[in-house]
Amino acid sequence: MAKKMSDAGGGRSQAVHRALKRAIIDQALPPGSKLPEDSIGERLGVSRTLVREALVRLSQEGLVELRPNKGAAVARPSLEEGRNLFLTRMALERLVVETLSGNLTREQIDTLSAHIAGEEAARTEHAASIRLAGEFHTLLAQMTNNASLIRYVNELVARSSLILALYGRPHSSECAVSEHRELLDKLIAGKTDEAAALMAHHLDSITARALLPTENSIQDVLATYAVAEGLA
Amino acid sequence: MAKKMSDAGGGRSQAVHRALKRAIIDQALPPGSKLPEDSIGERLGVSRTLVREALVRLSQEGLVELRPNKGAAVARPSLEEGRNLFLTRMALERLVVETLSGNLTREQIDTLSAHIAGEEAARTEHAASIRLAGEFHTLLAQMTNNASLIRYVNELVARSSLILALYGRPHSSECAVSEHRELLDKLIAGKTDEAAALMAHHLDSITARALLPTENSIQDVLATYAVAEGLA
DNA sequence: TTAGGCGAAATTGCATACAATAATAGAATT
DNA sequence: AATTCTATTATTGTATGCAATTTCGCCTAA
Repeated sequence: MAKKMSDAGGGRSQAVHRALKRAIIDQALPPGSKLPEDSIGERLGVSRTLVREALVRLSQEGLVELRPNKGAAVARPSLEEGRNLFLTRMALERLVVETLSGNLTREQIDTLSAHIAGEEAARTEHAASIRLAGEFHTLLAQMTNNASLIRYVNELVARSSLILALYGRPHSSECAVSEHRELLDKLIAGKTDEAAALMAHHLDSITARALLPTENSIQDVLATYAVAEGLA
Repeated sequence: MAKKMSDAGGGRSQAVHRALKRAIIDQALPPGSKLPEDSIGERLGVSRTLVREALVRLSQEGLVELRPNKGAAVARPSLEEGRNLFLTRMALERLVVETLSGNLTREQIDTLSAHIAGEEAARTEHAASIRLAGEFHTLLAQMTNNASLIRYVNELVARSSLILALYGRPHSSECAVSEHRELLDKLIAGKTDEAAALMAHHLDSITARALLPTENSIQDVLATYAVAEGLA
């Protein structure tokens, strides 16, 4: 009766897609990494065809850039793309919060609560900590039962990890957990506006910590040294 | 000097993608249409490989469904998917409005105004009228210069045409044009809240006209005839 | 030493071939 | 006549092959 033990879920192309996506989100493949079709295929035991398909999907999700004739690479969103992304995220997650506020089932509350506990537990492990923080948001989205909303929030959360990788500070995820707990409380209590405000603040604080204080253009970097050397 | 006259923009796969997308949005390929790789490739003069790539992209955009081993078909969103889709659209287009309100340049105003004029002119032509109405929204999104926002609004607008095709009434797009003009006025005047409210009303009226009063289950259809025949 | 160019190797773009799965039609049985 | 079974055909899943393009190392020339 057992059909195919290997490759959980859909076709094998999807498996490749998931593998790459995971690797990117975990920052095992940092932004900018080249993604040659045949080495990936060789490593994963599939042909270039399937890798290609996965890369197309990933590019549609904004996780990889597909430069014609020059191969695929993990995307390197600009600072402004990052800011815009969080703006869009805000708009969508506000809808999530509004949809969920006061409508959480006992079961959903338990799931979320357990997840937050997991976040607290993993506070020290940097990689897992980031992934779990993102998963909290996708979990919330999932509970809206709104397919397009789910898809977009998932995409944006995934891409956020790219932004964080590029422009985030080393240890920027500490206070996030407590904010998640607070948010859950507001949602349970059905205090929609407060929940939305909290979510806004939450995302804002992430962007503020991550995006603003970064000096990453050559100009800015040089500026620092220029000042140090008294060069105007 | 001339490189390649044919296929405007990116690779040929993109061309296939655009062709199919256009055909779907114009309802030349109505929801549910089978999309065999061979025949499409033959018709467009490319191999299955490229068609496949385009179909993957389209499936990511929610315009086609990719049933494993059973081929691709133009998506047939359910009524509930439709409602959720418009909810999501609302959240994003509110962001569009908030971003644009009071910040339109003279040039942008002219572009939008001209577009609305075009909509008025094409009022009689059903197909063009629907497409133009959608393009107004994507035009607005475009002006935000927010890449993710643009991408998602484009996707949702495209999918909306599927919803309209499935559940819309024959002539449901009449009042839309005047609402577009009103919206533009509010945006110019910088009356953000009023503009947002107008956008909300605008999308609401579309969904209300399109989604709610549809009799599409066999039960409902039969109910009509039952009443006509005095069959309770 | 640096810049430029040339050729080999690597990599992508695309088509095609073959295997696997599903759809279909026709025959045989009831 | 209806139905199930089977053989045939159509279509998808995946790998591979070839041409085109890029990348890289190496060599030459200033």
